[in-house]
Amino acid sequence: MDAKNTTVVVGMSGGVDSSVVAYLLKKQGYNTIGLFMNNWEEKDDSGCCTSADDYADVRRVASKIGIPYYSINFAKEYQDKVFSEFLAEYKAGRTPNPDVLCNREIKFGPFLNFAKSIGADKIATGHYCRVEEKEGLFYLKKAKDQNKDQTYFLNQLNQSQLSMVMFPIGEETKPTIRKIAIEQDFSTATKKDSTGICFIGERKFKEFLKNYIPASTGNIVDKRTNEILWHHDGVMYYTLGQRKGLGIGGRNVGTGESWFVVDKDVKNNILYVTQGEGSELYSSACVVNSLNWIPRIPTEKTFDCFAKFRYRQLEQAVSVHINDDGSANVIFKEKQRAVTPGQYAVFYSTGHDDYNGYCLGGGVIDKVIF
RNA sequence: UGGGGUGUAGCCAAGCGGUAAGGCACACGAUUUUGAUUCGUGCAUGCGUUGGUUCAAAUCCAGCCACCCCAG
Repeated sequence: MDAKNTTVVVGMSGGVDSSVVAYLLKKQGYNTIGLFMNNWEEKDDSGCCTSADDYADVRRVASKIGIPYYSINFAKEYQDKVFSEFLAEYKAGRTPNPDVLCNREIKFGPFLNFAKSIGADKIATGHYCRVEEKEGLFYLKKAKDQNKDQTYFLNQLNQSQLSMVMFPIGEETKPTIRKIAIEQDFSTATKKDSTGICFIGERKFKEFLKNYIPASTGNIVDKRTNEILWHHDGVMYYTLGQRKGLGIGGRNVGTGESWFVVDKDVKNNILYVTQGEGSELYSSACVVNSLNWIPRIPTEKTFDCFAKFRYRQLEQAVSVHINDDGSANVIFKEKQRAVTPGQYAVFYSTGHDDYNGYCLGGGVIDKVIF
């Protein structure tokens, strides 16, 4: 690819990673354009509009590098394609992952289209992962920095989306990126990594959800004894495996260990818990739908691979069977803790000890089998 | 009313004369582009209350209060 004749639009968030991406591309000679997105127009918990600060950082960094930059607003698309689904899932008692959708529906949707419309040959983002082209197919490869690997969030990307993207920092490690940013004296160099839902940011989660999903008091019940232990303010505010926020204190029976959410009965508004790391927390298989396969549907209906059931979990050995309806049964070699409907099961060709593996795609966990 | 028992942080709970363990909950922080998990730190100048004994009392003694159980 001839860098000089290639226009790359970089999604700049105002963080270190995308700052360095823009810098590296420019340095390599690409015709580089920075594009900032503002997809959430509400103020944060402390009443600050963080996106304004982020855009200020984008301006500073882009100016320093010497590239043009723009800002665009996809708040409506975010609302329609990501946030509404997010709420619908929570209302159904599941635990969605909005950031996976955000990638598929926004960054690799309207953002990509807009980039094309202003002449982009490629887009680039600050994700820690790699894309590899072999025989006309695009593979999503794990990041070299295993600790930061973000392929989990990109499991829903299709071939046409992957064909358009560059991940310039996938071959680097986070410390290296920080070092480059410091050397270049970017205002983002020592900025804390952003967390929380992409574009929405860190929130007191339950309070945030309460703005959209009304509270509904119900009982917290011991799954083993059926005893009512305490009360909750809405089953949808809790997720499986959760410990914090239950408010169940000491009791004169039991082991004195913490209590964890193990089941939710949305219809009857009951939150089931057990004390300690009990077997109720560990499942042996799950059914996954909304599957996307990278680079294409596996030729074998049944195969062994590795999987993560949530971000930052180490890859686990599993056996996958693709059903005729397109869903898949995933059988765990070892029991897994708190596998939760609504989250994504993401497949990998290698375990956690080999970062030269590929993300094979993934789908939404629909049912969990104990 | 008589007899017995118990009163230690929001909840459990050690301590049994020597200057308040621990767990759960909670708060904050670290980690984290979901939600969680995990990790770290904090959390009773005071042990129902009032007196007494003692160099020293949550611990011993007495009165009072509250709650529980058994009798009536």
